[in-house]
Amino acid sequence: MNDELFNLIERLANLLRQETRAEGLSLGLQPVQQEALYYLSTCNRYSDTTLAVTEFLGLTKGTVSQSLKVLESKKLIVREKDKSDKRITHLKVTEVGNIFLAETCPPKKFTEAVTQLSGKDQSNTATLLSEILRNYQRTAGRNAFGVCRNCKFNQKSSEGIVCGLTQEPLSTEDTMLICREYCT
Amino acid sequence: MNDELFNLIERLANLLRQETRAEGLSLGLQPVQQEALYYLSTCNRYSDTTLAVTEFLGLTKGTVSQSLKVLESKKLIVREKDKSDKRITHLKVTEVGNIFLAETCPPKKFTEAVTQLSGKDQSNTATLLSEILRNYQRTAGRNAFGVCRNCKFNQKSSEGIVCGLTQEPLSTEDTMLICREYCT
DNA sequence: CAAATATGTTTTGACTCGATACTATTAAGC
DNA sequence: GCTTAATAGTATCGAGTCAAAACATATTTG
Repeated sequence: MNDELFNLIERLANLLRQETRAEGLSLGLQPVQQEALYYLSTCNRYSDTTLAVTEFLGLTKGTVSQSLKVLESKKLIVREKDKSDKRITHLKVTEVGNIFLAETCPPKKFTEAVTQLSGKDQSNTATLLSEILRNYQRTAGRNAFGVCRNCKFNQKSSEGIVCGLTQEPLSTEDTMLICREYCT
Repeated sequence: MNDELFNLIERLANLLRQETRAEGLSLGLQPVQQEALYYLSTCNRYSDTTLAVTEFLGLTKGTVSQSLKVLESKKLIVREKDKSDKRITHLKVTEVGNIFLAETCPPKKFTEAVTQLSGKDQSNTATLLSEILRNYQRTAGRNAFGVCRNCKFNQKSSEGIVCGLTQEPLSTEDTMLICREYCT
């Protein structure tokens, strides 16, 4: 059974990679670069740095730095220096980047394949895979990278929503993004 | 929902790739080489060729040829010329190769993460992912690569099991392996 | 038997990746 | 405060991936 699940995930990932490669051809984007771009479009302001991308993709920071340089040179992201900590640069997806993502991510044929399942089956699959991912990340000693809204540090008070880690106020849109500090 | 499933599969695959990379370090094996080796250990005699691996991994045959050369140089596979068609070489996993696979594939932490789910949840996940994979392969115009036993060409008669495509007799062990000609 | 097709290898160039070394900034220890 | 350690990030290098194209054999088709 482990073998079967392992096999299925690997094969789906291979197909996704193949389609991603084809879709990125127009801009000369490699699969890993598209993954980084996609991540940056879904994460919050605590998680849009080189190191967060590194952690998310499970690569080394030198490697990721290179991929980000390519994304920047193609005007798909821009760098913004952090106000309070001069070591940190935030990576923001540009309009061009978002347009590209909307057209290619997730890949069309994948979406088509998934929508052939019933809505219930789709959400069941997501729930089950989430649990495996969560277990796996815990076992491997990695950050969970979950949606802010579901984090244990997310505090709702009468004055609005606050992050318990940074004590900063959060907007409703903020809480729908992925955070690297996510904790259950 | 598509986005979520896409995300989950990518992230699981990234973690798997990372662990695979670590496990292959002892032999100096790259993730893609381990994938090829694993595939060869699970496929039948119609599907143990360079082209079948190519199709399975979704790469080009030149690329795959390189990876197989490495596996051969490390004595993990051996080449056997086909008797009837001299263009074809069959790739057999050696004893050493099988020992390596038993220790590393699927990766330990992944197995650990999966076994935290109930048996029923595990088999449900497998069923759902199989369906997505099958849909995806059809949409992308790829071979399904299923287990021989479940293939529509698999014919059970009084004299034993026969492959309807090649008209060759199959053993019970044969029918449990993966075939590139699999068809539902 | 010639032309087309199929299996597989080799080569080339662009790119990935980990490792290492490096810079700059911030935090910690005394 | 001042030194040391830790953190965020970049640059370089060598091994390896990958697609594309050219090539060599062997088989099938007409």
